[in-house]
Amino acid sequence: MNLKQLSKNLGLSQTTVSRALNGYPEVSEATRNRVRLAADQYNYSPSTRAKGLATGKALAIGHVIPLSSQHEVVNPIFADFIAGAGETYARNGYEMTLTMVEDTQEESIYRGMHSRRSVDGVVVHSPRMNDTRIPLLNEIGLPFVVHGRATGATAPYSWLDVNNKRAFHRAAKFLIDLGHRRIGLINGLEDMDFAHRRRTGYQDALRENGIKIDPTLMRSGEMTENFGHRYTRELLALPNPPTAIMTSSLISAMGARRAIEDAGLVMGRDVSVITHDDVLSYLGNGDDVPIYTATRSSVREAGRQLAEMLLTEIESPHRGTQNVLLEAELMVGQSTGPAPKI
Amino acid sequence: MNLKQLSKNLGLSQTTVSRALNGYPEVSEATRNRVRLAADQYNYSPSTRAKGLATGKALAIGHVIPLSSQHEVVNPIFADFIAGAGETYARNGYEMTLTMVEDTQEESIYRGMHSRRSVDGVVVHSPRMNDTRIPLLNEIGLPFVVHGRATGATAPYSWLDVNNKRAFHRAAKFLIDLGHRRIGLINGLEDMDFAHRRRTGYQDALRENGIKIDPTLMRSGEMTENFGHRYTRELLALPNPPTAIMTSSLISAMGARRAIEDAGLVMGRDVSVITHDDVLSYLGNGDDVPIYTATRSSVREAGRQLAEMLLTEIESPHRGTQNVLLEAELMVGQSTGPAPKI
DNA sequence: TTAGACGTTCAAAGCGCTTTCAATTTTGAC
DNA sequence: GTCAAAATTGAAAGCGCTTTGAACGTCTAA
Repeated sequence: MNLKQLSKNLGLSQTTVSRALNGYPEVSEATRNRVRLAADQYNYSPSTRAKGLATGKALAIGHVIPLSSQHEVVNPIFADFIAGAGETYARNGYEMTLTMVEDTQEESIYRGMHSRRSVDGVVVHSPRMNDTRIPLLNEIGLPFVVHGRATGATAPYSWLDVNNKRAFHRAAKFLIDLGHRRIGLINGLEDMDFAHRRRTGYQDALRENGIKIDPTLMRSGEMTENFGHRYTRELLALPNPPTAIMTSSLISAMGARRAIEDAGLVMGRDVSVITHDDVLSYLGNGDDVPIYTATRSSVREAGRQLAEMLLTEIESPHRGTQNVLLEAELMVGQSTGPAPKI
Repeated sequence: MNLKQLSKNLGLSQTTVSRALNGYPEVSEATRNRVRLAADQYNYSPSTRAKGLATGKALAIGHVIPLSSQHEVVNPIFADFIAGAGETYARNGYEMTLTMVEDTQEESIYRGMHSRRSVDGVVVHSPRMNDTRIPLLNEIGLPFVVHGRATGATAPYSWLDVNNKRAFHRAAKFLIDLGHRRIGLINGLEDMDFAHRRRTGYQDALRENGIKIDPTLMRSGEMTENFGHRYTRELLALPNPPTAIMTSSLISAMGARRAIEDAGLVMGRDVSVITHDDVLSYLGNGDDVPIYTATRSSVREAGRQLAEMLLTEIESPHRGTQNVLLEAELMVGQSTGPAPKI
């Protein structure tokens, strides 16, 4: 069923039917109802493609997910983020198109999206330090919002980020207050912007408390269980091992815990652990009392909000950039305790 | 830049330019090269919408991800599956559109996709017992393939599945051979088809070996860490607790391990664990020696293959249905050992 | 020389919608 | 009952592409 047939069935012009369905005021309520009824009955809904052609909008948002070419790891937070964003799109009649792409060829993907006008805007995931995508998108004039920030970007742009620096500052301070002096950091990849900020927060807290920063206690890699395990094992094998470890995700924290137990130690007693918790739906941090002490911020909620920001960006382009900085909660769980006496 | 402008610049008709770019034979090589060069230079690529309108194809595949309305859990395997499928689509010039939807309103989503012709086909995720989506899609004539199978479906349809029944049969047999007699099962939700098949495999193995099936040893729920933990704790608290536990995902297995250790027991010595491992990129099962003994099958590879099946389905609709049954490997890790003597 | 064949190009219609501008009907004030 | 204004409807153009059917040269064979 298409507009033409529907309007013929109703004995109306395509114009009127189109207007009736799109809520234009110059249609009498009587005919509007008649049209709506018929549309329902014949299960008519307009072709997105034709509508897009006619209006010049795609009614679609692009998400380009970078697959780090070396590791082929899909960022585990992405599913929940997308779920959040998807809710917003559904509510507003937008579709979401997803592209998984090796980080080496992102540029051509964005250019393509723009020149074939297949999306009205994009969400930039996993921004890196001095991310090239931001100037690129500004240049080609494709509306975008960034999940995170990119240190080094000069022009203004819209972003939503967690206050990673403060979160890790607070977490480190929390450990220091418990008497810990040797604190390890198992971070995301160093060129990721969030990892940089977290490290800064961590280092600031140490410095402010007169603790010398020891590069041997810092590791960075993909946020997988295996990396968490491997790095923790390495840290615990040091001549002067840390009494506490901070990790960048619940998943690597699980790896850390495994390594701690492999070493015959007890998490929360011998080695404290604080992690960042993205509140992934399939990876709760304990039922009642949190297992891990964690800096906590829902990535799903971030998805919802960021999608909303993008839609307003698209619908009123001259509003200027929007910036949202979410504060992470610091939830105390069972993985932290006072530094063991020597 | 659009076709009209490009062809004007070249002093050619839209027809010729279109044909040149789409590889039609009736264009001389000289002009084809000239056109290609210009298209490159002006960074021209055709509007998907217009192309879709003109050809009647959407060049897009829909993935509808059900969010169980009770739990709001995003299936953790979905990110890796999508990554696999995405590779196939990218290679073939298709886009992927994603819809997250409460499982109660899936039907209207599929109908909508079809009537507005926004996709050429869909992938059905997480099929349930007697899944209603299969007859629905057959009825409306939207090409589809299923990731998994749906017991109870009468008409033929294309699917790709892991041999869940045999995998769990083998795993259970493996435990029985190690002397285990009380084996717990922590399964996915019971109305999921894969969970049903796994339970059947498990029960068959027990029965064939003269072990009575004990419903108190069987649990099912979302495949989260918390459920794995809770159910394992319940099982271990039974008057006559199991000496081995089978779980449906690495994530719930991690929960199981936590519960085992909370109880002061050692996994692999006091309680054996076998899990299914979907080979998620962010959740490796150990580096060298697997942590968990596991039935193993890459969901990313499944995504790649299933997408390919769908594309052939779309491009040659009258080929009949395709069915692929993948066998899971049984990888022996450190989480299993002989049943403890009483 | 001419007709047919071939290789190459083009004009125009059409895909399903929106939207401008014009036409028609209804309403309300006189 | 009349007429302008308001309300309602419609014809047609246009969005950017593909594709049909026709046209134009150029060759080849008779």
